[in-house]
Amino acid sequence: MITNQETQKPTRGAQLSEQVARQLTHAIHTGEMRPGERLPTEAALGERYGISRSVVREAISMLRNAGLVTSRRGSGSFVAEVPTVALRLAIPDPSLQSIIRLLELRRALEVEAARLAAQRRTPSQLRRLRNAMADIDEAVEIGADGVDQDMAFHRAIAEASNNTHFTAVIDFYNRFLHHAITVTRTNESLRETFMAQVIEEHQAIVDAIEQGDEDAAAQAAARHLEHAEWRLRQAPTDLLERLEDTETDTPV
Amino acid sequence: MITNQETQKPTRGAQLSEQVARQLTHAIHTGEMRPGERLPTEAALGERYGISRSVVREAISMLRNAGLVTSRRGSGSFVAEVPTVALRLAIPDPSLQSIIRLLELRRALEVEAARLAAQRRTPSQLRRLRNAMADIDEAVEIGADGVDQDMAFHRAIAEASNNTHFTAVIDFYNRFLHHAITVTRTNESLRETFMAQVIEEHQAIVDAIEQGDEDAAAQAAARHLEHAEWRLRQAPTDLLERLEDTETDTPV
DNA sequence: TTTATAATGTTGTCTGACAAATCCATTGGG
DNA sequence: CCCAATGGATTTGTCAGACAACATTATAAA
Repeated sequence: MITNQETQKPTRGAQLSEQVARQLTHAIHTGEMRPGERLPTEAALGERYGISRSVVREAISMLRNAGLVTSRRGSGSFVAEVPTVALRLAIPDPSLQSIIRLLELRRALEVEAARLAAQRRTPSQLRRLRNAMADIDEAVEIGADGVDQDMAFHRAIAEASNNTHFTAVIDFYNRFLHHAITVTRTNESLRETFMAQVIEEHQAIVDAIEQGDEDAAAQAAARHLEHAEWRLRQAPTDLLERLEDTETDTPV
Repeated sequence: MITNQETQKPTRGAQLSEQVARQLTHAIHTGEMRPGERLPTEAALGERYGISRSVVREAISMLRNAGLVTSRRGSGSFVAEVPTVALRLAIPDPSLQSIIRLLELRRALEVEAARLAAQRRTPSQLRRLRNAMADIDEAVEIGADGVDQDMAFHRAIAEASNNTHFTAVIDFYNRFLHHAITVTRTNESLRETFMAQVIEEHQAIVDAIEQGDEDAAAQAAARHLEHAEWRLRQAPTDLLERLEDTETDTPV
C-alpha cells in the first residue's frame, strides 16, 4: 500500500495512464520485475489492462522519464539496471524562515554524518578533509567568500561517513543554502569575526573525526550548525531580501 | 543469455520527442514562458515543429513528469506555478548492509525530528501521536504485524516537527524500510519480546515530546533506532534473504 | 443584468497503419 | 560442426484521423 500522494493534487485525477504507471512502478519497486528484465510488449500490456497502446506508451513514458525503464526500438522496454526513484518537491522559497528549516535538516544530517565519519573515515578521506579546510583558508586569504570551498568541506564530511544516502540528500539541499551562506559571508562588518569562528568550528570537527571520537565529532558538528543559524540571523534583513533575486539559474 | 552491455546504448539524442521537450524546457527556464502561462495547444506545437501530435504529447509528458507543467483536460497545459526539483537516486538493494545504511539516515532524521517535535508539536499533533500508538497496539492484538501502523507513527513524529523537509525525506526512504521492518516482525520466536520493546520505546518518545523535553525526546528516538538496528540483526539470515523475492501479492 | 444553453476548443483515449530497428531461425558454405 | 548471411517476424517510434470528456466562450433567453 503506497500512500504518499498527499502533496498536492491540482490536476491529479483518474488519469488512466497514471494508474497503469503506478502499477508498473510498484511491480518494479517490489522487485516483482527485476533490473534488466524485459517488460511485456506495449500490445501485451494494453491487452492485459484493457487499454489502448497510446495509454500504455504514455505510462511507459512516465517510467522512462522517472529512470525506471529504458526502451530500445525494435527490442522492447527493460527495467533499468539501476532503478531510481525521485524525491520531488517544491523549490524552497528564499525566506529566512524557509532557510532555517533547511538548516535544521542539515543539522540532523551533518551531526550524524560527522559521528559516522569519526567511526569509519579512511586515511584518504581524512586527508581530503584537511585539504578542504586548507582550501577555505586559501580562498579567504585572497579575498574570496569561500562559499564553494565551505560546501566542499561539508561534502567531504558526508563522504567520510561512507553512507551515500547522506551525501545524496546533503548535496541536494545544499543547492538551496548556497545563497544563504553567501549572504552571511558578504556581510562586511561581521565577516572577519565570523570567518574566524567558522574555521575554529571546522577544526574542532576535523580533530574529533581524526581522533575517532564520535561523540565529540557529533557535538562539534551540532555546535557549528547552531552557530551557523545564529550567524545567519545576524545578517541584516536587507541582505536577506536580496536572496529573492539572486537566483537566475534554474537547476534541472 | 548474456546481457549485452555494449549495445545497451540508451539511444538517447536521436529521440524526436526529447528534442522537442528540450526546447520547451529551455523556453520555460529562460522565462520565455512564465509560471501559470498556457502552452500552445498540442496541435499548434505539432504544426510548429512539424511533428505529429503523438510526439508532442510525449514531449509534454516529459515536462509534466519533471514537474514543469501541468495539464488539464479540456483546458490546456500550463507552466507549473511552483517549479519542482527532483532528487533522483538508485533504489537501495535489499541487503542487510544496505538496510542498515538506511537506518543510519533514518536515525539522523528522526532523532532531530523528535527534538523539534518536543519543541513545537501542536496539541492536535500530540493527539495524533497517541492515536498512532494506539493503532499499533490494536493491530498487534488482532495478530497483524503492525508495520503500516508503525510507519504511520514515525510519520506522525516527523509531522510534529513542523518541518516539511523531514517528512519528505523520511517518507521517501521509509518505503525501502517497509520490507525490512516486516521481517523483524514476522520472526515468530522473537516477536513478542520485540513488540514489547518497541511499544515501550515509542512510549518514551511520546512522553518526552509531550513534556516538551527535547533532549529526552532525542535520546529516546536515538535509543529506539539503535535498538531497531539490533533487532534487525537478530533476524535469521534466511529471513533476510527472503527480502530478495519479497511478495507475490496481486499479479496486477 | 443575469442565467441557461449551445458552440467551440483542448486534452485524453481509441484505432489503424507504416517506418525503423532488433531479434531469430533457417540456410548455405567453409 | 561452425559460422556468416539472409530473410521474416517482433517491437518500439511516428504518423494520421476520429471520438469522448471536460472546459471555455459565445449566444440566447428571462
